[in-house]
Amino acid sequence: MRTSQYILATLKETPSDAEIISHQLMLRAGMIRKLASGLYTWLPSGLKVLRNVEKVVREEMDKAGAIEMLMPVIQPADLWQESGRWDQFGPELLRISDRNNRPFALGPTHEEVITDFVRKEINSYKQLPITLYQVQTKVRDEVRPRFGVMRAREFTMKDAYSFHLSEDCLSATYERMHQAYCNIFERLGLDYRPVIADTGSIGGSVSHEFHVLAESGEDAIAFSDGSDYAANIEKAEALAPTETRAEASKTLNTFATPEASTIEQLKAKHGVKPHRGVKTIIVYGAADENEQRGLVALVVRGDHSLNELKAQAHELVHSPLELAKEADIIAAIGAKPGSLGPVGLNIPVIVDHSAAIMADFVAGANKDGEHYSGVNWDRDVTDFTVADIRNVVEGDPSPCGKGVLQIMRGVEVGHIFQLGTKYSESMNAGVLGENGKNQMLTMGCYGIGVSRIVAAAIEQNNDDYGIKWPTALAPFTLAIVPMNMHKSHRIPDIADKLYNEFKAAGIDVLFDDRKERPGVMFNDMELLGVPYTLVIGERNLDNNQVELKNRRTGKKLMLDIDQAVTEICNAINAN
RNA sequence: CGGCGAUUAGCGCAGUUUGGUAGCGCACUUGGUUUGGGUCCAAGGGGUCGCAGGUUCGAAUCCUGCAUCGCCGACCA
Repeated sequence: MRTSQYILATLKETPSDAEIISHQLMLRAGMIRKLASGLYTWLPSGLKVLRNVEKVVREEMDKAGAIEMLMPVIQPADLWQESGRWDQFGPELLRISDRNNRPFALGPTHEEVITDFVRKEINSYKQLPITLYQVQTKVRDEVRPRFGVMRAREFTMKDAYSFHLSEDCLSATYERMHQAYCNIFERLGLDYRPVIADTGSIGGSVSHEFHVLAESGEDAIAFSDGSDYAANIEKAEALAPTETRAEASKTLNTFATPEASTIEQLKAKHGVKPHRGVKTIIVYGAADENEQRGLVALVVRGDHSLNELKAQAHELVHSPLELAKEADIIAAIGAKPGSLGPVGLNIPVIVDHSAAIMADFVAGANKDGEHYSGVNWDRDVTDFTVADIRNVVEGDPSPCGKGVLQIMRGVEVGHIFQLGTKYSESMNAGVLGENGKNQMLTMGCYGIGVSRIVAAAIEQNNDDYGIKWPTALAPFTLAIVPMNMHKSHRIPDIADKLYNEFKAAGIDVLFDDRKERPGVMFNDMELLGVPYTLVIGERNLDNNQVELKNRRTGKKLMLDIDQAVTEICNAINAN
């Protein structure tokens, strides 16, 4: 490609609404432009990167035995009603009507459509197992789109679905897909981790997420420094402490805390160390037989944080977790949030393991502007249950028994699930088994955020000059940058000749034939992240040489013109 | 959904306090100049100042409403 016949669209200045580095660089490098919040146009070089991701994904999916197909974005509402998700999914499901006022959804995922397809087309156990996939546009009306294509309302996803007659068969395919995902992220040159994950709204039992490690990641992941254990923090178990509770040595006393309603303020104004106090969070309890929801108190150590998933999994707690409204708290307890504690409550109290071994601690007195010191379990609070309801913190022992936990941030780029029969049962998808009887299908599903990978890769590969693409992702492999070509008679011929030879050799080459000064061209090629740049200038031409620059290493190499194409092709293919 | 902020040329911004015919830099066009890391000079093109209403002789500027975009929060009491 010649830049004079291309849309490079690079920007010197960073558009003001781009917050994270990948978003800024994608705009500056001319990869994307925003159409509206969460909606992006992919420019030619952005699209090339997107296609590179798709190519690797397709190759590994095919290798894993999956078969590609394509389903519609627009999906009839009745399928979603059948699975129950028309009501469950909430406003993230973008709903539309056709001219006859029939309701449709713009697909955020395709479990319903694929299950409907399979129940119609797959009739016999002899056709199983089968794994089908597509690379397709998904629509999710995100509450808050942000970070460019990282969390967009319309995005490209690879989604695969597998169908089986047994859990064992599903597990085998699940493992195969797990391996295929590792291959994909490996080939894309990303620093990633598979982690144990929650199944969320998709449903099912076993699940793993694949995270690209990056500071800007929206998820926290915990992993052991002594084993392979890794989990999304929302799923990481906090082991019950081995130490026992100390004896009570202080009496229960109140002290005035008019200006302190948070752990931080207690520390700043009263010198209470966070790990010597507890925080008490009031949520709604599970509904009783009359659909009435009472209140439940959750107690964690002051320096710990509540884990929503763990809390709502508790039988006494309403799921999904919902904080009690202030008015309800005042009505039941007589104090506002900020002065709450477990002493003397007439609602169920669930205490985290770590809080349950504390002695002589500080807690709210359930009276505005007052706290207790010297609180002790059993003596001051008699009725409570103990459970794991907190998020793990760095240094906690790993649940696997080996090593301690480290915590890092990650961008979720893949998620695989063992769904079981959730969709096949609600949508009645079965096949005729060996025994001649109908048998329910067991399902797995496997997603990769294709467009998100592009942004995640930039988060991991950039410097002050711009993007440093891993070879598999680069929009062009090689840039030809001639020095002052328009003033020379030798350079145009040589540049042209090399350009054609690289093209013939199958190298994706970008020939910068603009009438620009060298600095402009260097800057653009570096911003765009082209892995190799071939510099052709009068200076080296006198020695019959050209210069090759490596974007990632910064190294420069002088090559004889006659051998340049061969040597560069070798270098590129060796990578 | 709550709080905060923004909206002026393709991009980045000033002008709004104190109302008086709309500016700067980059980009773009033309000519010249320069040429191995975002040259310099000159001349140009491009804006219903987010939208609607109001106040006023006169509104980018003041008032009201709306829209869009962004940030923070929406569990840590």
